[in-house]
Amino acid sequence: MARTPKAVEDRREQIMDAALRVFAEKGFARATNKDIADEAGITPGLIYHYFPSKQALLQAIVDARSPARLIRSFPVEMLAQPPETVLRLLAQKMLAFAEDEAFVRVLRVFLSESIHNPEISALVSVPVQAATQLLGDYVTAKMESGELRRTDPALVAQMFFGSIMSVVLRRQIMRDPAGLEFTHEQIADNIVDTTLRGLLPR
Amino acid sequence: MARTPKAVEDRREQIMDAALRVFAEKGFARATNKDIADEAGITPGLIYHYFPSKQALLQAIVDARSPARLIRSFPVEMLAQPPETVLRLLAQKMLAFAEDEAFVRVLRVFLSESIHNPEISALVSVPVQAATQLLGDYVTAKMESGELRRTDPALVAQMFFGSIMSVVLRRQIMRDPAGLEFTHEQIADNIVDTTLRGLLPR
Amino acid sequence: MARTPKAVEDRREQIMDAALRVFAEKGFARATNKDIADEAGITPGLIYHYFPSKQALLQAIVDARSPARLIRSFPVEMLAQPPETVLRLLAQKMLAFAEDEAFVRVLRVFLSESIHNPEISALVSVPVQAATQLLGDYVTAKMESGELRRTDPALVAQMFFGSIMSVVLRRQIMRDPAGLEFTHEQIADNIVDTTLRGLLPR
Amino acid sequence: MARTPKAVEDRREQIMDAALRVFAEKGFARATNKDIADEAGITPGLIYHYFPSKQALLQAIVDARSPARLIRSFPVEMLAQPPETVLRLLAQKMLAFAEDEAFVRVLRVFLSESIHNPEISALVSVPVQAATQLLGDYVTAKMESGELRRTDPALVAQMFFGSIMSVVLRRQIMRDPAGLEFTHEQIADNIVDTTLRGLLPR
DNA sequence: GATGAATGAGTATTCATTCAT
DNA sequence: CATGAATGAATACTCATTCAT
Repeated sequence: MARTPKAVEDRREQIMDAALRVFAEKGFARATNKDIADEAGITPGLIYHYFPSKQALLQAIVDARSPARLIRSFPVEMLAQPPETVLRLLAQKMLAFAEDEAFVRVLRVFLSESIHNPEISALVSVPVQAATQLLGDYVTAKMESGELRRTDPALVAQMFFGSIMSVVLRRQIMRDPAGLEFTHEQIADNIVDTTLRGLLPR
Repeated sequence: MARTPKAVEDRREQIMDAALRVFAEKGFARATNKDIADEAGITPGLIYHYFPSKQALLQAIVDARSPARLIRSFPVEMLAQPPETVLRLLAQKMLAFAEDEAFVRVLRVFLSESIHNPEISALVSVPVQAATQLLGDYVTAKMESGELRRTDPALVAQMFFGSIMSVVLRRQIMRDPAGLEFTHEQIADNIVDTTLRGLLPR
Repeated sequence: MARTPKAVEDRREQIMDAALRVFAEKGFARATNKDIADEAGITPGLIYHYFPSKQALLQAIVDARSPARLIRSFPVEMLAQPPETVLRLLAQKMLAFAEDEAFVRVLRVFLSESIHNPEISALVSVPVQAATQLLGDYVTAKMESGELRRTDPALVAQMFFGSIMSVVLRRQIMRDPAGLEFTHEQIADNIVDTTLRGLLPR
Repeated sequence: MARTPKAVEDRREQIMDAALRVFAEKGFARATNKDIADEAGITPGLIYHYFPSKQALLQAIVDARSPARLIRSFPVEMLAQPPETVLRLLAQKMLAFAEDEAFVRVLRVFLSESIHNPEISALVSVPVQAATQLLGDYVTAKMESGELRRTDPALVAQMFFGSIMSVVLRRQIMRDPAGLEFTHEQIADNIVDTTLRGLLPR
């Protein structure tokens, strides 16, 4: 009865992957089940063996591909390092992630659907808030130890992540050629540099 | 809302306004001509007296409501002022604009459609690039006069605008409650403060 | 805005008539919207201008063609007549109605859908109960005046109508050829005769 | 319910039983093979090892569960008894049968499908005609012996069975609560009583 | 025998677009 | 100008049936 759960899971993944690609390219509403089936190399009817509806397929993708994994993969032990190290690593990691095609697809679908679906935007908020909280806590600790000057840590964290995300947005979503002039290195350097100058005492 | 208009241009505007509202709420693909007609207080058939197709209606909105006007409305004479004044004014103006419902609607439609339509994303890029260019030039001038330390002015401008736009995105598009904790004043202060510390010599 | 409510009503009626014919022939579940549209001489899409769904179309038919009208058309003043006159008239009226194609169609749809849809069977019960009640009251009055012997009037009424309905069922629904041997006259005579012998004193 | 059957015949019966239950509840067209398989505790594919199609499964049920058995089970020797005994026994046997859930299921499927399928209605006619014939012959004999007055025996038989069937219909198919007020005893008494008064001389 | 994944032929429903009025 | 009935081309979804395992 549960003889090949592996195969079933594979097929589910295959459909979700195909759907994610199609959704990212055409948008959820414009993507037809035929598009998805073609992309997955199956027939449209089969989608309904694995998902009760097109909407449920989107939801499954959203749940499975939630950026929540991103924050979970963050090495907490790194927080023992000095600000410069932490910020530079964060900036580089995030930018590297943004260059990953798979992530860009997820971002496009999430962003596009978030605009018209609060349920999905709520799902995105969670990891964003978690990341902001984490950096905010780190900054607070460093302020208390005197390594950084006192300002609002939440605002600092929001600006730091916002700067990075705006770069990703401009490059990957808006496809703004002007945003592509610089390397990850240069961008990370500038963001970290500016943030640090804003935070270091004196 | 359904007052009898006096001129053709009025009726066109009325339809575009209604369509913008509907597109912002439901997305272009999900919005039906009936939705638009209801919102405009007319019947679906009438849309076709003013626009050849639904797609053309979107295009007309995109052309007419392009944020390009934004940058044109910028008071160039202000560039004679010192960096602190210029940056603070820019930050406050932009944030104020972002809080405007009308702008948020335009942003939603542009962002949502940009993701799947390069033509539209290209249209957004123009004012973004112009703004970045303008600020970049200003910063360059101030670097040459020695008022600001030498770094890459384009990166500085991108980070400055990116920080502001990421706030708008988080508050108005993602509806992240954590993004709403702060006032425009506080946010502008933080962004300007950090940017200036990153730019001022010593 | 309400310029041609007559035309709209006509088209609605036309669709309901066509649907009733198709439902009676193939059954609701087996009838396709294309069948209905073809029968009505329109395209399937147009059905949805007048009814929100196929189910709603059935409901509209059921509501509009409810046999409730039958009982309402009963001439109450007739109840002043003696039992023989009343029963014979009732039997003949009902049998005549049953021979009407339009009624048979309604009966088929109601019966067929009643089996699997309590909402519809409830709708049928109302006029059946009303008719039974009416005849029961009449019989009760006659029993009290001594014209008829005392028995349970409700049972008598149920048996009288049941006899008639079973004939209709056998002839029109089950298409039993043996049921067609007799004329309405003969059937009515037999039912009235038997009922009266069961009711008259001595 | 899903015990491992010992023989092919058992499995066939099991599927037919399950299908009958599902057909009676949802109707043939609305019932899916999955519904039937679930009810039978098997998988949809297995149905096709025992029946070539869904339609054939219905046909098999109709053939196997035909009410023809009913009339065959009638004790012919009973016809030696006087009219009152015979009619009362017939009425009580039939009403008892009608109260049986299994029979109601068969009735629902037959009735529902008869409406749109002459083949099935023909199958129902056979036992109905046989029963009518049997009773008609009995009444004829009694008329000739002078125990009953002369009328049309076929009409009498039809009315007698029709009265009983209309009760079953009202109670079990139309679910009319007003039909449930009386006991089998009362109903049988009334039908037999009225029929006898219609038949006895004087 | 038995499973259930897979197919393909529908079928209800939606909706941009047209056009007679 | 304005209406809204009407069309037709999609499109999501269903389900009887098949078949490799």
